Amino acid sequence: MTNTDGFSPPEGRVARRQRRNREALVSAARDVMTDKGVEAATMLEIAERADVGAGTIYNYFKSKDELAIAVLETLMHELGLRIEKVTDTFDDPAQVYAYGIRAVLDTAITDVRWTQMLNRSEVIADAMFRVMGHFAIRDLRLASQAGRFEVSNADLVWRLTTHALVGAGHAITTGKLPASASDQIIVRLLCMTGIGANAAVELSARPRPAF
Amino acid sequence: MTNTDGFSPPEGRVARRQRRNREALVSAARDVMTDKGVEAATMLEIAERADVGAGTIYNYFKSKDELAIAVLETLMHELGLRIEKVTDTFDDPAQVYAYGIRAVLDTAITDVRWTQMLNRSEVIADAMFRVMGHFAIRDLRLASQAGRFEVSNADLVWRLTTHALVGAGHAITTGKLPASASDQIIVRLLCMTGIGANAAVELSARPRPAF
DNA sequence: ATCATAAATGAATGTGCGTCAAGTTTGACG
DNA sequence: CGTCAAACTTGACGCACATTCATTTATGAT
Repeated sequence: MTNTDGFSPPEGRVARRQRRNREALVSAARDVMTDKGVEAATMLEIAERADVGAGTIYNYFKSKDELAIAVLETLMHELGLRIEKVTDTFDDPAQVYAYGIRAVLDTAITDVRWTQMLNRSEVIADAMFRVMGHFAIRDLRLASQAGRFEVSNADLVWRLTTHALVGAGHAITTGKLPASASDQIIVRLLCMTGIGANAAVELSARPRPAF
Repeated sequence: MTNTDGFSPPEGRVARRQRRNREALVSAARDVMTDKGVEAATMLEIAERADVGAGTIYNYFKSKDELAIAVLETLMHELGLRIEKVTDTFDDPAQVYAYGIRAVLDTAITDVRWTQMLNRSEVIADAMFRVMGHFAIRDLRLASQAGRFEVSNADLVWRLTTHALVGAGHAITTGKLPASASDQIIVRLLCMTGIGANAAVELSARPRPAF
């Protein structure tokens, strides 16, 4: 990709700088936002950390909100990839899904980079729906085809699950739910797949590799 | 409650004016917020409509957020009472719960007073948890005791349900889900009670009195 | 070297929440 | 009644911050 000859560059300096700037901005925004929360992060501080002028951000993102969404998407994407790597070898597709939502919940309440972002639930849930849905909806479908789940509308189930998941994460980090409720939360979210309470308990209780 | 004799008032004028002010403020805030949304409602406009000075609001509410929560609580409370009135005569406690969550979803996507408030999901879900939980958690327990649901931790199930419900309402009003998904949403939320997909479908499909 | 265009800049703008010093009302007590 | 302290009200003001925009700078085709 790099282009060091000074000749007829197929990717010009503008494009290169633009990519650098966009990435630097998302990275800087992630640092500041995960550190102090989305609200408390100011555009000026983000700009300074990315080493650009305050106005430059608006060449890349229409608003602070849009920048925050870009940050969320990187977090989601990374988490999705990590989960996929671990669940790659699982045999039971239902277990893949179960492992996934547990990993999301655990990360949301444990990882410093997530806990600060849990306000503005609807935005986060939407990012989670889009980015991690790539994996989750596929898993829901596979498990249904295998007769493990009873899901006719995987989109819908995943949509509801993201909202409940983000809400639960927020409730735990704000002390409205004890962290020890995680197990039961996973069970109830699995219930949304239509497998009934007993099967959900069994599924969530299976031993699982470390994350 | 009124006290027209000039004698030893057990509720002095201060208390009376204070109550009037608090109520007028919540009422004014509800008007403005349901009209333009929480964000777009300014404290100044609310103060003007309530016929008090701008600073007076802060004698009654620590912040705009706290005022918005008070507004939400009145909406929730009213809806809870309306639902209870309709479901009073139902025999099956599971049906009471099913009717309730359906009424909430319908109201959230239909009633002008609600649609504007659906941002800030975590705040709304929390208000719903507290205010309407009074009814919902009781119904979940009753239905479980009657062997209709399999819920050991009614608080938790209701907490998850509020988040999913608010998220679903928001998704519908923003066009991310079609309004026709309501039926399936209710089915999946009922699944969280552990009754399995088939029973949930049956429960949600029962004929129900108008709301 | 020249020029048109795209991008970067950061000072200035607007907005609106929350504060506060000054003024007003209340009701207990002489 | 008159006095007074406490409680309440008020609205102009401070301030923080997202966003804008006139100006400057970088780019690359000619």
